Amino acid sequence: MPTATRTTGLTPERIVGVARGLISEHGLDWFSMRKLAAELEVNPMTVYLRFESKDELLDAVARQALQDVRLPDLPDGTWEERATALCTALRNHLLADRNLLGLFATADRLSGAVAQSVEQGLSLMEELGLETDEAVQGFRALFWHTVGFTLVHHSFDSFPADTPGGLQASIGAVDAATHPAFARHLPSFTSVDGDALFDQTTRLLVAGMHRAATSSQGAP
Amino acid sequence: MPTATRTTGLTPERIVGVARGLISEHGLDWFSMRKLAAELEVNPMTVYLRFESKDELLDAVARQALQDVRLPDLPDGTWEERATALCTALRNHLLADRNLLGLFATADRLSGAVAQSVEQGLSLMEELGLETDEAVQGFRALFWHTVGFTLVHHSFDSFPADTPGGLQASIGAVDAATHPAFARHLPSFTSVDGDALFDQTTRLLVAGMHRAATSSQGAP
DNA sequence: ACCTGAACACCGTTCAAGT
DNA sequence: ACCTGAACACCGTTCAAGT
Repeated sequence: MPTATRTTGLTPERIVGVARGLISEHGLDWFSMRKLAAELEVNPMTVYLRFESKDELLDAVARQALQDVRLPDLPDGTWEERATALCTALRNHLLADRNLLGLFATADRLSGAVAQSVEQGLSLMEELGLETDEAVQGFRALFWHTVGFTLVHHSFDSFPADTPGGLQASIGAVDAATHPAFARHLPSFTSVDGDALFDQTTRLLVAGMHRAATSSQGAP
Repeated sequence: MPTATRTTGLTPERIVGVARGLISEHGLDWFSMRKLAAELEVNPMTVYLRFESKDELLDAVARQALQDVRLPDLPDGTWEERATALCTALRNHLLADRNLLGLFATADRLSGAVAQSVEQGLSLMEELGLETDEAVQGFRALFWHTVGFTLVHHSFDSFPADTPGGLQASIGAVDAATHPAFARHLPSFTSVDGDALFDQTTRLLVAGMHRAATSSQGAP
């Protein structure tokens, strides 16, 4: 909470910006308060005059990163195409800051930050004729679906299938007696294409949303 | 990679089990190799005879935790109800181990582990008449939707709305000129009910999946 | 062959002291 | 009022030494 700047010109904004740059470049694990202070050419303890703890600083970094997300305008197309495009654009921006992504799972109060995706998402919900509470719920479904899938994204990279004897070796023996469907489909458990899986899942969610909204209004 | 056990009876399984217990009880941040060694009543360095690094150990802990997930049998009901129930059951088990959840985003090769959810999920996909590759894709959509949403779950707890002047204060001013829809719906941005949001989003995804599968077959 | 103790190069944070 | 240096209580990991 404290604020001060006399000789160093060390504003909270500059600290957050430099911290964000270091994390983007080197990763969250690499980052430390001491390395940040070195980059700022300041005593490690001086940072504590602006932020009470490392957690508070990382929180500010996460908030700033989400704040800065800017999305392209939505393309023309059907409602479902535009809703899918919104999720994809948001995801691409989150992945661009992938080293910061780990913060999003723990950061407090980030939800309000992404004003532009909120705006585009709510406009889409209004098109469906949703009441205000339902519009916000619908937007949140799309938003958190996207953030969750993005968080999980790099689990896909290391899925086996390449390594010799890979898949069976890493899944282990599947007992056809207790898990018949699993055994039947085992050969289809190839490596995961994270982009394709996100796209497919988003389309299904969007389709379900579109249908729920339009069918409840009924055709006159 | 090394393995050994002479005087200490220190099997890799016991190490993983104790580590998992400590993380479940005290959280991932609290956990350290030295505290683990103390709990095992062994020299800190002895653990390194079984696991090459802390990362390798945490990977084994995450894999064991997912391996041990056991789901209740699916209830009777429509296809959509049962598919939703599968996602909810998986999520409840993941949340029960919430302190381990942070590992799931980074753990390698965890996908194959949850044999029972795979079995139930694939059976559901077969009911829709999906080909084998599509069945696996469909299951993966549900599975990773659930993991992603669960990872993001505790972001919801700290959403403002309670604090005096809370919502507006933490979202900041919304410019009605540039963000008209946002401004219009601002009062609806109350705190997030994570359980309800997950349930609603899952139902929409499941509905979209059901419809995509059944409509592509056409009605004769 | 199996285990340990001391040591290295780090952390986040506190607090008395400087200017 | 603003900043710092030394210190505290930790980390993960290496490696020579013990039995």
